Parts: sequence; C-alpha cells; structure tokens
Amino acid sequence: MTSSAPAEIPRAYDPASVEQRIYQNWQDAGYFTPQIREGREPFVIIMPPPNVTGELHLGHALTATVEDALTRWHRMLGDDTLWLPGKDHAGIATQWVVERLLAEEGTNRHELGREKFQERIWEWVGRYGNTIDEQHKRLGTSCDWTRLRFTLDPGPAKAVRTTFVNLYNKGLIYRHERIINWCPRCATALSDLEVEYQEQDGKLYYIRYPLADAAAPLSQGEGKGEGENRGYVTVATTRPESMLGDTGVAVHPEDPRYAAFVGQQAMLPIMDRPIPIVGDEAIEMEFGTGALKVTPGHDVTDFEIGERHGLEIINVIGFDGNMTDLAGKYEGRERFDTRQAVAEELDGLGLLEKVEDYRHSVGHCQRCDAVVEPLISLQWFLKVGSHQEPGSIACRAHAAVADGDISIVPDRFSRVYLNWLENIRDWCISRQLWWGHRIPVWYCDQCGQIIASVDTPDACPVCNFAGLRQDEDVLDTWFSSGLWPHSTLGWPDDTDDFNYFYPGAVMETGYDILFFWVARMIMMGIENTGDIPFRTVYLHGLIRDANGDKMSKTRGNTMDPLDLIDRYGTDALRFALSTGTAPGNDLRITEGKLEAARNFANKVWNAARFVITSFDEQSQGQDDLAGWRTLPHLEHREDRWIVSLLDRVTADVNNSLATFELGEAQQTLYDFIWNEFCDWYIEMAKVRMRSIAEGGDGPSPRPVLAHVLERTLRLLHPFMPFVTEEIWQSLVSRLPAEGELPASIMIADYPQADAPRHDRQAEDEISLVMQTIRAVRNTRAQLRIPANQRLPAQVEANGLRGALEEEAEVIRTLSRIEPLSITAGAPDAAEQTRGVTLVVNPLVVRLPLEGVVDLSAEQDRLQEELANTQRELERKEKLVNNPNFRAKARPDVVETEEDRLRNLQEQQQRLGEILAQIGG
RNA sequence: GGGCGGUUAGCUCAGUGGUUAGAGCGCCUCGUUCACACCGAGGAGGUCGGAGGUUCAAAUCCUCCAUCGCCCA
Repeated sequence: MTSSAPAEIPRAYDPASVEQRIYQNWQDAGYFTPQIREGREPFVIIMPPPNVTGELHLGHALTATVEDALTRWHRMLGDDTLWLPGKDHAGIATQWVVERLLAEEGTNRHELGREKFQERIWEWVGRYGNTIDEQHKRLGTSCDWTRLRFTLDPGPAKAVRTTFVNLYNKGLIYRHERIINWCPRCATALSDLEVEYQEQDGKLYYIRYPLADAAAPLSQGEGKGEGENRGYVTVATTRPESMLGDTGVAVHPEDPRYAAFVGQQAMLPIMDRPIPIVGDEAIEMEFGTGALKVTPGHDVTDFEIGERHGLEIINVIGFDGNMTDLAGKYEGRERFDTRQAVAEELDGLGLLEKVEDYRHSVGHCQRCDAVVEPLISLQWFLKVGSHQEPGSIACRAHAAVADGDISIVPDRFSRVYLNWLENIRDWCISRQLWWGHRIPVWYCDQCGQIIASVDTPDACPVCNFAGLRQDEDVLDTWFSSGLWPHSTLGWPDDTDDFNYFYPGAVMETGYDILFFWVARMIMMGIENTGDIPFRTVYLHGLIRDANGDKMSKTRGNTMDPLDLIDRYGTDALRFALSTGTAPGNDLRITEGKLEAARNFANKVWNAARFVITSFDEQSQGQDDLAGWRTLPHLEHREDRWIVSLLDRVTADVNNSLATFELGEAQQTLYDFIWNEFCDWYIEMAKVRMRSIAEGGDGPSPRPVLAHVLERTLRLLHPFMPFVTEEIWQSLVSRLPAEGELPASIMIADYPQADAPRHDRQAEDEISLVMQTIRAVRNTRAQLRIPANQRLPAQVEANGLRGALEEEAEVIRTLSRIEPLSITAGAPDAAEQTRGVTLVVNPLVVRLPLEGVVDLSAEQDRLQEELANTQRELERKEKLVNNPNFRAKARPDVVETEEDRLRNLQEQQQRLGEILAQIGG
C-alpha cells in the first residue's frame, strides 16, 4: 500500500480550484460550437436573452442549469447541438440606468439630445454589457459564444425592420389614436401586459351632479323616493380628479331608479359643462349608485362607452401626470394632488355626498411601479386578429399549440396560453423611448407621404423631398424579442444557420413570460418564416426564498448566484436548483439544499478518490483492470448486481431526460450513487480486495469499480459538469487504454442501456445479503452490542447455500459476525443457539444472545412479527384470490403479487416453527 | 367574476393507477478501523386537506367542499 496516493487527491472536493480552469479548456477546445451536418436533426436551444444591464440572478442560474443540462445531454447523444446565447437591449430598463447616471450629473436626456444620449447608453453597454456573459460562464454554460447575439446587432435589427415593413405593407401594423396605458414616469406607452394590477386601499367618492334643467336648489331633491326626479344624480368614483374630463353619465337602461334620467343633461360641477345622461348595458346596477361618470379620455371602459354614445373626449391629465389646460383652474397641478383638491372643492359646494373606504385594483407600471394613466394617444399597433379568424396571427399561433405542433411542458400551461390568445387585443408596439429599434417609418413633410422601409430612404419616393423625418418612437422590446428564434440565426437572409438550425427544439424559460415572450415568438415566428419557432416549450417555476416569497431587490431577500458558487461550487448550485422539483413548479432555495448538493458533489469526489486510490495500491496482477470498459467477463454476483442496477439507472435517466423530468433524473442518480454504489458496492469491493491482497482468489472488483464510476460520471455530467470532468480526467488517465476515449467527458457518449445487463437472480440474492446484514445491525444496535464485539451466527440457507457461502465474507465483515456458520436447513434443536432469531425469508439467522435478551422478550418480538406477517398475508390472499383481480389486472402484476404471497406464506410458516420451538 | 395550481413526515418537497407512500434537512441512539464527519450504522415520525364516486386496485382518475397561492378580467 502506498501512503502517498491519497495525498495526491484532496480529501474534499474544492470547486474553486477546478472550475475556471476546466471551463477555459472546454472553450479553448471549441466544444461549444456545433458542426453543421446536413441531413441530420440538430438540437437547438435559443437562450432567453438577459437584459444587457442585468446582473446574474438565480432565475438566470436556473435557466442556465436546465438549458445546459439538456444541451450537454444532446451533445453527448451525438446531436449537432447549438445553444445560442444572447442579450436584450431592454428599452425602458436600460434607458433608466443611464438616465439615473445623468441625473447624478445634474443633467438629463433632453438637455443632451437624442444622439448624444444614445452615445452615452452605447458607452455604458460597451463598458458593462458583457458582465452578465462572464457571470454566465461561471455556471458552466456550454453555449456557443461565437454566435452571441445582441438584439441591436445589425442582423436582428434588419429582422426587426423587415418584419415591421412586411406587416405594415400587409396592413397589420397601423397607427391610430386610441386609449392606451401610459406611464407618466417612464413617459411612454405600455402594452396591456406591462401593466401590473395591485390591490390598494382607496376611497370611493359619491358626487352629486345636478340636472341641467333642474333649477331648483339641491336640497329640494333630498328625501324624495327612488325613481323620482331629485334634481341631481349621484355618481361614485375612485378618481374624483377625472371628473374634470367627464363628458357623460351612464346608467343601466333597465335601472328603474334612473329610467327618467336617460336623455337628460347633467351639469358637471366645477366645470359647469352640460353632459348627457345615457343608458348603457355595460353598467353594473349594483356597483356604487348604479350611475357612472364617463371620462372617455382617461378610462378604458369609459372610452368604449363614449364610443358607443358619441361622447366627446377631453384630456384633462397630461403625459407628465399633471393636469392640462382643459382642466380649468387645476391646470398644471399634479394628478393626485388634484384628486384631493377637487374632493375638497366639491365638498365645499355641498356636492360631496360621502366618502367610503374602498379596496380596489390599480394598474402600475411593471418597470417603475408608477400608477399607470390611461390616455388617448397616437400609437402604433399590431393587428393580431382573432383566434377564430383564419390566417390571422392569433389564429395561427393558437393552432400551433392547439394542434400539437408545439407542446408545452407542463401541459397545463397550454390552456393558459390558448385562453390568453382567445382574449387577445391588438398590441401597442410603440414606445416613447430613445433606446431601441426606432420605428422604420419616415414622413415627408412636403407631400405628406408616409414611407415604411427596411433601408433608410434618402428622399421621398413621391416628391423627392430630401428632408424626411423618421418616426420618433421605438418599438416595444418584446417586438424584437419575438423574432429572436429566427433573427439570431440570420433571418431574413438565407443563411446556413437558419436553414439548418431553425426551427429550434426547445424554448426554455420561466412561466412568468409565457405571454410576453413565448406567445409572441410563436406569433412572429410563424408570421415570418411560415414555420413554428420551436417544437417544445419547457416552462420552469419561479425561485422563492426560504419563506416562499418571491425574490426581489426591494425585498432584500435575493441571493447572489456568484456568492453561492464561491461558497458551494457551481455543481452544487446547479444541483440544488434542479433536483427535487417538477417542471413549472416554483421552488424554494435554502442553504440546506445547497449544503446537501455540495455534500453530494463531495460524496462523488470521495467515491472516485477511493476507486482511483485502489488502482494505485494494486501492483500485483498487471491486467487487473483489463476489460474495465466493456466488462466482457461479468462473473461475480456483486458485479452482476451493480451492473444490473447501473443499466436500470441508465435507462431511467435517459427516459426522464427525454420527458424533461430533470429533477427525477438527478434523484435517480443521487440514489444510485449514494445508496447503492457507495453504501454497498464499494463496501463489498473493499472486502474482496482485502481478501485478494491476502492471497484469496476470485475476480477483482477493480474493473467494475472503474466501469461503474466512469459511466456514472458520464450520466451525471449534464447536471454537474465540473466535478465530473475533473474526476473523469483523473480516472481515465490511470486506466488502461481500451477503445478510443475522447479528450473530454463533455464530448463522450452518453451511456445507453441498449442491451441491458439485467440479472434478476443477482439482484434477488444481493438483496437478501443486504437484508441479512441490516437485520443483524439492527439487532446489535437495539441490544447495544458494542461495534467492536464480534458475534457468532448461524444461518439457515434454505436453498441458497452456494450464494451464501460466496457472500459469507461480506456478511461477516459488514455485520461483524464471527464465526458464521451456514447450514442447508434448520439445525437440530439441540444445536440451535438460543437468543435472537431473524427471519429474512427464506434465510433464518440465529444470534446466540442468551442472557443479553430474555426469552420472553424474544417471544414477544417474534409474535409481533408473526402478527404483522399474518395481517399482510390476509390482505394479499384477498387480492390474489379475487377473480376480478386475476381477470383484469395485467399478467405481470398478478405474477408479482403471487410471488409476494408465496413469500409471505413461507415467512409465516418459518416464524410459526421458530415460535413453536422456543415456546416449548 | 373566469381559469390554473398547491394542500403528502416537524420543515422543504418528489411521487407517471399496482409491495406496508419516498428523499433532503431536522430529531433520537451509537460510532471518528486506512474514500468521505461535506461521513458511517441504527431508529422514531405520515388515516397523502375533507366527503362522495369510478376501478380488481386510488396519494394518483372524476365530482363537490374547505383552505392557501398565482394568472386573467
């Protein structure tokens, strides 16, 4: 034995000392870049592009973990595998970052001007924009950095312009004045999706609007019954300030309280403007007073009511969130400030009937959390049509999932997706920002021509005027993101990448952007290419903290993935993020999970340390490791057993991966490595190697140790890339060359159990050996027999004598039995030792513990065991003897149950006999 | 209001009709003999939210109810 060998391999796995070196090697070797081999089906994942301003968070880490595992698996399967990374310009978010910097400098973008401002952002992106790529690399991401894309690159930019112009020419993109969601702080329009509704405490104000022709004082109206003309109508609103822009009052046409009012005019207080009272079926009679003030300029529902009744639109709130000149004396005042002031004025006029506390839903800007203001504005829209309108964008996107061309994992999100498309409205695509894809539309101020063009036009094609003015707005960031699966591959150009890699295989992302992004990619992909952008959508859940709360910077409960990598290692972080979770389910990340994952990496490390060290100790027998790669002579029962399990695990892991059950695949590997390979096979192998070293014969377990470890490392590699590569390199360098080995585990074949070496007999026999050892250990622990005290034992083999004798050394060593005598059947009563009798059917183990355990206690224990067996036996008999069961259950199930029944019957009989003997 | 999901051991969660429902963490007992204390051995702990139903067989499928959460309006 050499004492230096273990010292060469550290006692504990140290991720920091291997990860960056290994990643660099992979990258230098070009393993991340796929071949293009025509005629094959490549495996393609386009990475969801993180924001260029972003810092890596755990959501990115989860995305990268899942995508890298799938990518590495397919690469090892031999597919041409492309995982394409990218970054998103993130319009509002990025503009904000730089605007904050400008604010610190005491200036703003308007002082700088559009061009200078854009220069500043590009400068920022140049300096910090690569941060997240470098952070991604620490996760071990095997994406093809040579194909890294940015949404503002010339390629994707051309795709955006081409798409816009095509849709414009088809009449599907149009410009229209309409009520949209406006963020006063970001000073831009938002799409419906970018508004988040939050429950908030507010007030419900009841305001009296006098009737225009009711000259009588208001007080006369009081006390009169319902349905009578009281001289005024009371409306309820959460936003009194908007009343300045009211142009009508609406009631339900069948509301008896207001039947007489319809057609009359109310006099709008403060503004002293007569407004009509209209009947509209959209009014809820039960809400408030049943009368609704209508402000078509500042409320979506009111806008629609206004359209139906031809009501005037008056904008009293401006784009800056302050009141406009149409708000009379409130011009220039801030909107919430005005709310208070208007309420007070109305109260002073005796028109504020009452104010109630009221909890309601208020729209906020997803980006900056400001209260969104619905405003009339001239914006660009994409007409997506209805899902029932053949050929429309919505219809084709709907059909792609409804017809199964695209499948969503987990499946329940298919319905969510379809439901969204069934209620979709036109998409507001223009944003009043300076950072992004500027709308490729030019206006000729000379002849009024509007030109949509991919290439920037020099002059008006109609009047040749050279001073064309480009539209000021940029496109919603999600517009360019929607093109991502094809724009990154070169579309609209006819490129090799596009021809080979489109459509992609999997789109993997969080379910929170199913509508924002996934749905849009499907819509735009089909529209532009005529083909779906990917075949499978895999949606992962959201990461939450230990308390189940969503992580956010404002909450202060975020965890920095880089810090976690420093503390636990990349493999542990990846394992913790993706084990024990099901697709689409949220997961809580805790220090405990990270520790468990780190411990597992260390367990693998130490198992390998044992295996590798055992090679070095072996000097006799040159060919001791021969055949490790294929194990042509699998003889020993323990070898047949572990290889049988290995092949089951191999099949299970591949099956789990094929159905995107990554968590299950990892759990399977974890259990096999820890509970079978380490706890049992390695311990058995130690016994055998010691025996061989002492001159015993029998096949060496070393080739099997090498074989199982090497295959297991490959199985585990997609999930824990670093520790597996580090061990694998060390392992194969010490193994005799057999066949061709690749230079890295990441380009090795993924193990397949094509001709599984299942060995039912070996599994059953080893299982009995293990049960026997456990039973003895259990007894020893309960009777507090010191670990170093050997215990003699008799075992009745009952038909398994050969197997038992071959496993005797293992049983002796692992259960600390000495001596162990094996008999074919039950010894004569006189020779039976008195003490504890363990039935491990068909084996019976007798431990001579007379004096340690008293006879009556042992009798009680056996009686209880017999009772348990009988209960179970009865249940099983009922099942097996049920004619319906025999007729309807699958034959293999019937057979299994019959086996179990026979086993229980035998066990019952044995227990009965033993009790009869010791009971007298 | 519509839809979706969760409810399984003390905690966090797996569980794809078929043995007496599993894991990690935690807990209790014992152990540092040469892979690993980031460890080993043993143990305790669950009428699978409730009630019906389908089935030879239900944590698993169906219906209703309770409760928590998410999405949409």
